[in-house]
Amino acid sequence: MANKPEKAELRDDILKAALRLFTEKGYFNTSVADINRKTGISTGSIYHHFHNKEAIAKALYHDLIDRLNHSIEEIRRTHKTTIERARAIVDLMFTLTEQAPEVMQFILFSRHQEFLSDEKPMSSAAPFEKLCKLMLEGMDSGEIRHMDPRLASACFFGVVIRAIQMHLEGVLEKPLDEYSNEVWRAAWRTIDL
Amino acid sequence: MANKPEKAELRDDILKAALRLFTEKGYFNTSVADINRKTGISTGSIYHHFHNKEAIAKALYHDLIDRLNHSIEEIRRTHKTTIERARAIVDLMFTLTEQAPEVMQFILFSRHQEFLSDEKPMSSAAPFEKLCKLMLEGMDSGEIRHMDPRLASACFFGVVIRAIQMHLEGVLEKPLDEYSNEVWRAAWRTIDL
DNA sequence: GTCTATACGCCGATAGAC
DNA sequence: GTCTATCGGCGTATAGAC
Repeated sequence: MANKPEKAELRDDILKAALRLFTEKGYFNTSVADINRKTGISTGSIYHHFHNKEAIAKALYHDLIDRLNHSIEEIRRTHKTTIERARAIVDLMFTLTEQAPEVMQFILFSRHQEFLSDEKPMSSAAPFEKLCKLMLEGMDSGEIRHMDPRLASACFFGVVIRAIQMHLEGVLEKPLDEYSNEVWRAAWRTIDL
Repeated sequence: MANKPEKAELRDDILKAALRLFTEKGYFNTSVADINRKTGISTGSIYHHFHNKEAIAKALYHDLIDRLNHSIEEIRRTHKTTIERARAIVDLMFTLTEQAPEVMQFILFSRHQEFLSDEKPMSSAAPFEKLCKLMLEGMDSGEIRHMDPRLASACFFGVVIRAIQMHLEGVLEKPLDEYSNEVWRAAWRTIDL
């Protein structure tokens, strides 16, 4: 059995450490020396795997966006009604927040445009486009209220994302699942008929 | 008539320029030299008015938070029911976003904790505490659903803030007022009985 | 591919004349 | 109080041995 994963081991270690540092201290407060200290990988080696510091953040960003994208795709495939899909996406986001808070932190709350040159705002990234489409379909099938799909998306996910943010900031102290039902209910109401 | 405002003219110029630069490029992409270029005020003079670069951001942050705080106070004073207050706050935020987008950008969407040492997360800052209190009162008076007041706040303002964010990012292209009614409606539904 | 050592520019901050 | 000139250090990035 081939041992494929070994190949890019260092690269992954770098990305993993960078993610933690970027979310803990922020991109600009994290030096390549920090990544070196955290991983034990020398700066020279780090720069062998990535052209520069920005490239690390870029790789991270696109990897995580892609993963999120696929998850949404999968939900779309396995759920047929808008209400089921929406509920599944909320569950996904909550679960991800519990299991990998740095991932959500980085995707949702870091200001990518400040350190990634020529990157579009998150709200026009692929996963968000997909979410808008789901909203549009829900309107066409008469499941949700008719409105600008991007506004619908803003309303629905505004609730969810803000709850996640306040949880990560320590303001909503209980485990996230305990808020799940109420958040879901509130979010759905924003787009319900 | 004394000409009081003249006294702190430079200080204000510095703050105004810093606000624009911080929101346009981000705190870390803004050097004191940038502020110098934008204002014509020398670095020496800038450092005469502020101990360091962080102090500029700090002053800015507290000034703007205070202003927001007073506006909310005023709304609380002049409106008696929760629904009126909530509506007035949405209007305030939308108006502010149109008239001074940098202010909202800086208050709502910059990551203060990355450049202000020992600063609490925004969600526990004074204005947000006030908003939670309003929610609590609304529950006591039976105007809105009973739930954790911070969760209520997250739901209601999640909708509003996300709409503002998407507008500032250029995704919701029309003037903000045109979304006002729908956003209000969606936000209120999250906490309505 | 990984390391150590180092170059070098930028930026925050200060000194000191006016 | 405002300016010009300058310093010190940090952090990105490279050179080059292994």
